[in-house]
Amino acid sequence: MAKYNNFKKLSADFYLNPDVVDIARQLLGKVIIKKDGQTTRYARIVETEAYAGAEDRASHAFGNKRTVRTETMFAKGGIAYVYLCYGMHHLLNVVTNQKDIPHAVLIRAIEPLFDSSIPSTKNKRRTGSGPALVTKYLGINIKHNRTSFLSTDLFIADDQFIPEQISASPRIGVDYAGEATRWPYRFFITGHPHVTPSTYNQ
DNA sequence: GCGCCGATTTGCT
DNA sequence: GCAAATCGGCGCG
Repeated sequence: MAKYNNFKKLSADFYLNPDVVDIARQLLGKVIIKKDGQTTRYARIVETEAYAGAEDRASHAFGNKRTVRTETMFAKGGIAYVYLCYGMHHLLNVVTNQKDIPHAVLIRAIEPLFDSSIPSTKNKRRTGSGPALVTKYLGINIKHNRTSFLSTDLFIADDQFIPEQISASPRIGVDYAGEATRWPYRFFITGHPHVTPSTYNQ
């Protein structure tokens, strides 16, 4: 078990980068920390997708569409966009860029690093391997929508981990999005066992 | 190991 | 009415 005392919390500036695709790449290898009472969970981000707002047909906010759900993405970068997918799964996104620019990065897969309540030997391969499993593992739900990543109970940190190799591919489940369907906005740590299944793994 | 299907909110993609 | 940034259970063989 590695030590986790070298975390450096990502600052507000990180989330204001106007290049959401760049942020999606940079988030690979970073660590999400979630505190919930006595429990603290640490998970390394191994797969992300960029959603590039108004010009991206795959984004909920395509054409600057504002609804009760999408309004979160129009806030200033540095908060969580959590929404209910298929009526039952919560998905976690990182909102980026300035206010009124609806950029976001979907966290698609994580590798659990340490959980004080679960022996590491019981961390199955599938744990955190899929966007709905990410929120399930971290205990994130609709109540965390708009939570700041500068808070103490939910934040992202750099522990100097550098992914050996990164791959890109089209995003998953956005076949309706026309030209944007093919954009290589999905990023993952090449060959990482917690990336979503191998049919998607290239 | 595969493919089909149901669950169930949100916004008409 | 229906499809969606999904997952897990079931039947098959």
